[in-house]
Amino acid sequence: MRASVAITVSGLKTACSQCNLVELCLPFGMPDSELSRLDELVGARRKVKRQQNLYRAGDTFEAIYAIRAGSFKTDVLLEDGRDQVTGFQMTGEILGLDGISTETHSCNAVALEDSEVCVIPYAKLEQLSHEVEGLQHQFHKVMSREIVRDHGVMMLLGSMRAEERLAAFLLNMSQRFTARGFSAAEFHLRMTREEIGSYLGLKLETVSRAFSRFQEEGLIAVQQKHIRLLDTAGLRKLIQHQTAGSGR
Amino acid sequence: MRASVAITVSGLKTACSQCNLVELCLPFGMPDSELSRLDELVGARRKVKRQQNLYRAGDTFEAIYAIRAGSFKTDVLLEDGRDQVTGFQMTGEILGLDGISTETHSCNAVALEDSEVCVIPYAKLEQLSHEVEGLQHQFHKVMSREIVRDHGVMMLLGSMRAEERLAAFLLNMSQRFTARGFSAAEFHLRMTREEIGSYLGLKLETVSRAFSRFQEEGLIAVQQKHIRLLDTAGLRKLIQHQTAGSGR
DNA sequence: CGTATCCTTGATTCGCTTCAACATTAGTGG
DNA sequence: CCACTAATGTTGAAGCGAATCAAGGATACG
Repeated sequence: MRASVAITVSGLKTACSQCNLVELCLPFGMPDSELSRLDELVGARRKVKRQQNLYRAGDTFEAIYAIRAGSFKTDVLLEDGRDQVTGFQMTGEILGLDGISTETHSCNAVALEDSEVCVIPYAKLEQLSHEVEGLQHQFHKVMSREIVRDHGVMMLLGSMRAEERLAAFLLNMSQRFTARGFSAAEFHLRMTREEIGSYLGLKLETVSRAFSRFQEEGLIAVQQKHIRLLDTAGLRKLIQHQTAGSGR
Repeated sequence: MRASVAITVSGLKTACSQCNLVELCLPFGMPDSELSRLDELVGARRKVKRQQNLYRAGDTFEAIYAIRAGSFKTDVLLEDGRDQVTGFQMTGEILGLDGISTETHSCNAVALEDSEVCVIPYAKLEQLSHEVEGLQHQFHKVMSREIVRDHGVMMLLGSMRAEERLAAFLLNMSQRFTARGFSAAEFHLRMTREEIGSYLGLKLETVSRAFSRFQEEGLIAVQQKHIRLLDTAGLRKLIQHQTAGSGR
């Protein structure tokens, strides 16, 4: 480490215009001419160690966060202790949108590995949206994408069986790794079986069994958290016709 | 009916500033001085008959819609024919936010009864957001609220049992009816058992059985779609401690 | 190198689905 | 207005998929 935590957190000046995540992140699709103006947007970067919270449910909402490095999970808690992972987030994705509605975060964001985020003060975002052409629209798109994504998860939770859910999950991860320039067929999951299960509405044993079954069937190769997709077409087929031919 | 359909659809001039739904809808919380400017926002009203689509998945996105009267459901379809209801919407709620992300709607919006919506052209909303103080923030809140709501449904689908889901659904409906000035304890559901089931990730038989069980236990009185909540505290308790005391 | 965490696998139980029959309501046309 | 029909809702019995309970094994971490 080259500097103390205090300095690292607040000191680094950041620049969207020079960030290699521009293709994935909030500025996506904005003309270069406008890009430099976005550099004002990011107040600071913040490092979050593995297992640490970026924010917690109940925290006052002040900023949204763009993941610069690493990955996160978000989860919601019920009074009785049950909790549910609502999403896994990767580089370039935006965290904290849930907080706008009540000025208070409604879920927890936890780093799955040592990570770094760009802090985007919401007030500054609102202000700059008035000045920079296209920023507002881009932000709306990000929020809308989140809504669409959530609908997909609802679909998954509401009408898919265990193995279909896991297949959909793996294909989704693969696609997101691909978009980040990593291999589509081989990747490392940062979350535990229990977290995957929580996200998919399954128990960890069920996730583990499904992994084993996929391996037996030659669809994937599993070695703990390291996954190799051997037959993506097979996985895709698995999702599509659960009750094929039933006509129901 | 006082006019032909064609005239009714396109002719009526609308005014947020005079709408009694202002407390629930997009303009909520905006000062009166700004309210009149929102009147520009609504291009026209559109009537949608029961069972008709307001929009379909795949339609080009052009506008969002505020429900002026009636109610809707939104659902997504999988290629293999399976579908899932992702939400039920009431007066004052906004439809169509899913379309911003790809310029194409990703779900279907269907009227559960003869309904009417205010058409808010998205381009006009973006433009006016630059001019009218607070509108942008208000719109962000609406989108954020949708995200938080979706997380709640994910929680429900991922970690609640059948009766808990239905109890949560009934309490949610009650709360929303209350917010609209209707009775909290007695209301008429506009959707079928199958639609409720789809929303809750259950089969219609399971929904029906849960209704019957609630009635046996004196929690509610059911007469087809007419529901009376007799013991809301009991319903609430049902949600909270499913596996209470298990310590797991 | 020891310990906590995470993962796998088996046996059993339980809740929801499926299949089926029937009841009720709503909608339609004679 | 009533008869007919389709849509919707209820209830029962049987089957199945995932949860639960339980034990052992692999891996990461200090």
